[in-house]
Amino acid sequence: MSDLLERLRGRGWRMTAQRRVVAEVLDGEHVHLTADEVHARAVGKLPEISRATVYNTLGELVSLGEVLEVATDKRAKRYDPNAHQPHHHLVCAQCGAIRDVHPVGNPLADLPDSERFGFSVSDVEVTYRGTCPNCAAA
Amino acid sequence: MSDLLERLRGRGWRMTAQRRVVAEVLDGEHVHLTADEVHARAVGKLPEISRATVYNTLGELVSLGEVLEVATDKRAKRYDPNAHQPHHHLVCAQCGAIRDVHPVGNPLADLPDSERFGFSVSDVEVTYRGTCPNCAAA
DNA sequence: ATCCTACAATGGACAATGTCTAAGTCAAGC
DNA sequence: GCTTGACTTAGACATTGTCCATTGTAGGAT
Repeated sequence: MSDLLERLRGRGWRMTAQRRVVAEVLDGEHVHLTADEVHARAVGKLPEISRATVYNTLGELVSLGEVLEVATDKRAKRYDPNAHQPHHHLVCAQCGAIRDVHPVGNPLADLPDSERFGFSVSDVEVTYRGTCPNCAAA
Repeated sequence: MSDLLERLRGRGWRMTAQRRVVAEVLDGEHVHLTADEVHARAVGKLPEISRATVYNTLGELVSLGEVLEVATDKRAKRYDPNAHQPHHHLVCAQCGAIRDVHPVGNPLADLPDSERFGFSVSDVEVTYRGTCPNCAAA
């Protein structure tokens, strides 16, 4: 995590309390938070931090490739701090819980040229959906 | 089209002008429209249709499995009328254009039991990202 | 053909999420 | 310790989606 702060400083980031707090929140829990959840936790550490700043900072982290945006199906985007190890997601259709998963094989290779329509394909995101043990029990 | 309307009637749907219009809009263009885009086109055919009705109808079509919700990464969900042939999506990161694609292989089989965490996995959605020919040219 | 009634549509308020701006603040280099 | 431009703030605004009370109507019953 100081890793993260180091990398950011190296990229010319001005280090402010707000940015540090956002980075800490993301790094602290390896869950997938929405922007407003990040904001709520950030307020816990730095009460006067504003929502706009959290949104801005998250956007910057995403452009820098330090954090991934995940669009599962909920309304809000979620932010995934685990950006440096490729992985995919398993989502509970009922409660929305998200787990990181690592399927075997390379889905990118499964898309033949004839199905690429002239796109240069750079990335693939796989979302498995199902029911988690908790919801299945209920 | 009439296929769709037939199926819906068979399922006990009450056939109203509004529902017919929404079905027509979805069936008419095999693109992936947002709810508000569907509404806009529906208004063209039936000016007094309300936004709530379009949202309701889309929700019903989704529960019936006639239409798929697609969460690519834009803010709004998109609706995919091509629900009866399994397929995935190729999205242009710049302009947001979406194409249906058919990768080879079965990604569901690529998720080993050890990576399922007790979930019963029922579905998988694959989103390829890249740059479309138009945006690459620009 | 007309009536009934449950189901559907309406519109407008509300909620959730995200974006923008103008003005104030501060980190970091000098 | 200054200065400066990047950063933050608060809140207005925009977009997307949901809810509810009221009104309308499709389709079966008569």
